[in-house]
Amino acid sequence: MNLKTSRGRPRLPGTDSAILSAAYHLLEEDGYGGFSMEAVARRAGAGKATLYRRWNSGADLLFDALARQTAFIIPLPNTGKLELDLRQLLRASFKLLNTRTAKLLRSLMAEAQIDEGFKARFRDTFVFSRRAGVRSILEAAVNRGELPTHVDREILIDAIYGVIWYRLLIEHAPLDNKCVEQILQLVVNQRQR
Amino acid sequence: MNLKTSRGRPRLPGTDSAILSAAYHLLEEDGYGGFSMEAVARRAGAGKATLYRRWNSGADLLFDALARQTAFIIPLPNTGKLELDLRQLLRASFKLLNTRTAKLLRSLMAEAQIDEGFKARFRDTFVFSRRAGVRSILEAAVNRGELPTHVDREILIDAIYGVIWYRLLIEHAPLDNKCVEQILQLVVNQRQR
Amino acid sequence: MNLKTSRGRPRLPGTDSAILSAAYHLLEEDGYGGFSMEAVARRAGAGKATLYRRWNSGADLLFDALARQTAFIIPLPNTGKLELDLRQLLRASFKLLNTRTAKLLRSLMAEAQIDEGFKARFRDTFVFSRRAGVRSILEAAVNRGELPTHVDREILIDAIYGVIWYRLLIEHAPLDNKCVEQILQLVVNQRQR
Amino acid sequence: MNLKTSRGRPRLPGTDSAILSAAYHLLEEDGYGGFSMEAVARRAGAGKATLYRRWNSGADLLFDALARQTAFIIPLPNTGKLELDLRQLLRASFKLLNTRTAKLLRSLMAEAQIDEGFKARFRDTFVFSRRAGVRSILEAAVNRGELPTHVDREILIDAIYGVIWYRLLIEHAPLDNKCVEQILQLVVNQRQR
DNA sequence: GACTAACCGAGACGGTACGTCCCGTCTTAAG
DNA sequence: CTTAAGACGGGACGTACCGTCTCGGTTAGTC
Repeated sequence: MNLKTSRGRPRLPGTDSAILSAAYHLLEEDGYGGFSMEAVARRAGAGKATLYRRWNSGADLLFDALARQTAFIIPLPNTGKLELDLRQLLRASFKLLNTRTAKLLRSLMAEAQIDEGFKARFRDTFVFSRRAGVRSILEAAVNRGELPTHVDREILIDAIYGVIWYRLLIEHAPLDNKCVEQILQLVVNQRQR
Repeated sequence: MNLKTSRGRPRLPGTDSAILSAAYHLLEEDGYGGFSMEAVARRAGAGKATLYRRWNSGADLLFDALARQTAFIIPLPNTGKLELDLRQLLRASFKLLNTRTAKLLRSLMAEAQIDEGFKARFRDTFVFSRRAGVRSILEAAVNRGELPTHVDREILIDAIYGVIWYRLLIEHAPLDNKCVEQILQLVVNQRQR
Repeated sequence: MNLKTSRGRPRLPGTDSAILSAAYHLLEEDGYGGFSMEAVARRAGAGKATLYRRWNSGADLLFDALARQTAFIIPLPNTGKLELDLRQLLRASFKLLNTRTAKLLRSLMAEAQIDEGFKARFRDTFVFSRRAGVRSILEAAVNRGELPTHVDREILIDAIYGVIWYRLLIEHAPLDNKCVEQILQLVVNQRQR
Repeated sequence: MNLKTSRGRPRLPGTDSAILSAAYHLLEEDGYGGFSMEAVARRAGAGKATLYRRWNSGADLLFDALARQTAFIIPLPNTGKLELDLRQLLRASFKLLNTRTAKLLRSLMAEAQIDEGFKARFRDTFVFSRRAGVRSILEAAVNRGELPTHVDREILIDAIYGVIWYRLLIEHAPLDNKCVEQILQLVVNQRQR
């Protein structure tokens, strides 16, 4: 019952990969400034038109180049204990953010400030999926009675990711294990009413 | 005894102002994308060389264009009560961040991700001075016994500005009075050990 | 006994026509600049490969698009009088050259200057067949004693078509009835030796 | 009394020359197909913007590249005898048209068919100045009684340049001394009324 | 009063990237 | 074996900025 018949020559399957890889390595090497459609096409050995055929904008390509990094998907822990879940998630996240991936994320955030459409996409997919992960951990904790019901979960999520992005973007302090514990204290230390 | 006398024609005093104003209004109107040295010079009726003579880079000009906005200096409250001080500061800050200034700040953060040197300047002047303000409020609260000594002040500062920047950059939630109270709860609600 | 049976799908008979028609109308509308293999294929609803399968080059297609315009075949007059024959031929020719066909011919001449192979084809078929027509009129006139034997017929043909192409390409003067009479004068007015 | 003050940095004087030379040699080597703004800029070691700053279009550059070839200016003979004047002019012209310049002229004519604005410029400067030269020779001959008054000079000019362009563009016959004499016969052989 | 250093606006300069168009070739599923 | 569709690498289009430079001209302080 395959209604959608593919017409015309199908896109070469390896090309996406080659382009994304070229984009990724350019970012890795020179940061946001090293990224340009021209440079990516040149490096991937592809025509510029091929890039624009497959992505609406450079920002979209940038986004996919990052999203494809499989290491990026962090499994959601479920130990049955708020503190343990959060510690595990944060440690895994920070591990990733101390690699070259940090440069990519900063580039994405910069691009999001320049291109409104891209910001929407970035927010709706990347940001929201990560917020949802933390939210489910917090909700489970509330259900188990570990977290007072009256505590606003959304502001906690904002605080957690706020600290992370703030440190990632400003680079005034590291995202290390000490930081994990500080964030945990912030969350877990919420006084009963 | 000032031996070094300035030789040659002095810089026209009004030119700085005209250029900064042009830069400011371009950012205000079109955001980061509307800003370019060409456009600023054109609008200010100045030569490009004049811009490069007075600022090392576009990023530096961008920074000054913002810093000059006098409204940007928020007076540090000192009511003798943590909650009141923080509420007052946050409300004043959010008021500013709900004007066209928000666009400027996003542009600065984007530029900081592109230009390393600019990030350092942005952090050392803009970011750190604001952190210092909040830090003094928190320290005073600790001295008055309002805040437990064991609570890490730095992570609280990170949380406060983290939430603000995160909401400013992602635009998933507003910076309103409700947000002020949520942040206050986060800070004030720290459980005694 | 036709042993060689054609294998595979036969070419759709209407496709040639649709493509040539598309090419013709594109030239008619936008001149040489509007003509491209992409545009013709798009307009004809045909694949580009079909165009390249049926014509070796865009120039060849261009040529056929014009050649097919049946109105283009001008019947050779034979009144038994040089002046009448030539007048009739020129008037018929000019009538055609004052329609949108003029744009086509200019395009062909432009293409001939860009593509050597096409120039050869254009010359051997289009140009030479028209020269042959005028030559037969002149030869008949010589045989009837209307034109001195010593007059070089080839240079007369060059002069006739030279004037026409020159006016067609430069557009400094019209191809009208006055021009017909001027050319006639040039040819008929050849002094006896 | 120099009212026109030049503002801004003056154009480098040698650049025009370098660009025109690059354009000329590209045409000489590969014909019209070898000419492109990119290629000219690359070869001249100039930025594309410089080309567009100095010429409105590629066609204009093309035109200047040719016009600058000083060999292109053929001195107008004045022997006091129509036949001698015309023979001298045609021989000089044909000498030029049997060099690589022929390729350039074909390119210009092709470009004129593609770009209407360029055709106007080409006609108004190049074509008309050459027509004026021949016209003055013919008028002088009329004044001396060498050419009947009733003979239309304009159609003679059309015939002369018509034959030349026709042979240049179609390449069915050479522009040699025999051709010179044939054209002379055509013009001089005009029967008295 | 002449000199000179630094300023000023304008704008040329080589360069890089933009996003679009077309080239001629190729590869698919369908007929 | 043809068809329409359309992907593909390549390359040119004309525009916008980059940061540097070079003009004619101005405005001060120094000699």
